[in-house]
Amino acid sequence: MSSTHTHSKKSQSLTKNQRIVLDLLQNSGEPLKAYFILDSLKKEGLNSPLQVYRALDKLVELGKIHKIESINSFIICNNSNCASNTAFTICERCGKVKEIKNKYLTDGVSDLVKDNQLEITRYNLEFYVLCKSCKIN
Amino acid sequence: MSSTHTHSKKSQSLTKNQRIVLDLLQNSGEPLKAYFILDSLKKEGLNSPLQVYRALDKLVELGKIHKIESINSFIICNNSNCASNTAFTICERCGKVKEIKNKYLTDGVSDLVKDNQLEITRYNLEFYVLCKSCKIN
DNA sequence: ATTACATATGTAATATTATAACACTTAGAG
DNA sequence: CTCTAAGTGTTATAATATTACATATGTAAT
Ligand SMILES: [Zn+2]
Ligand SMILES: [Zn+2]
Ligand SMILES: [Zn+2]
Ligand SMILES: [Zn+2]
Repeated sequence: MSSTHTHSKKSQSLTKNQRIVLDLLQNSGEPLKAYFILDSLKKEGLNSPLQVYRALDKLVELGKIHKIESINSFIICNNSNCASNTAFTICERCGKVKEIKNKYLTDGVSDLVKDNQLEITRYNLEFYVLCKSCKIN
Repeated sequence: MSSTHTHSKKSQSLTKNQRIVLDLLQNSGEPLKAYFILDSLKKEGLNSPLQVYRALDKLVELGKIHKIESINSFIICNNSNCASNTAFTICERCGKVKEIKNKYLTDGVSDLVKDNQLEITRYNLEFYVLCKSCKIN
């Protein structure tokens, strides 16, 4: 090994708390609430709400997760790069959330914004739907 | 006057609590928080959070006001009929909120939704901007 | 290695936002 | 009038989020 430890990639420089919160959201795939995260990670050493909220804030800032405001929950980012523009479907019946990947839709919205000269820095789109399993029942 | 008292128009059938909450939001024009509304209407006889939340819930249901989830606030509906589809700009610096009236934008989004066969029941669009006064300073 | 700085941590206390439970009242339909 | 749905008033409590402050850690320059 050379003397320069080049493996300290910036993208991997999450702290312990940030890492365990991110891992939980990653493994879950669903939106999780802050206090649920806290309960789930008690055994990993998280003791207070603030530890969770600080990790969540940072991860949102880094674009690795998103907050879904209408349900006070956080979800892993499903796209490679949202540039802090987000779009979700939310089932009105069961609350299930999915990040929208449809590039045509998001590009279309971006175009509309440009056409209207709205000087928007970012957007959050929440589409309410009836999900497949709720439609059946 | 005929014996049928037809002046009990459904659209005016708000209860006292619903009416005073709606009036406050109407007069303000800004997004207000539930507990601010409570404080403001103490003198009108509102004593508990529930009285406010119940009135707000009903007014949202009637489409007369909207909730802006990301700031836990409520604002009077600025349009004649949103059909529960909403779109707002939110200033990232000062938090100022405006309901978007731009029909081209909202219709455009509706078209995108149709084109993508997304079967959406309603949507909420939050566009983050830098408002005029914040841009100057 | 020492310093300086920015960032993160741990902890307790507290603030803010929202709902549950229950007894009672009112308005409108038939 | 009687019945019912909706609304009210009140107390207590749950759920979500932040303030404050002392301590620790990572990074880079000296
Ligand atoms: Zn994303
Ligand atoms: Zn569903
Ligand atoms: Zn509206
Ligand atoms: Zn502003």
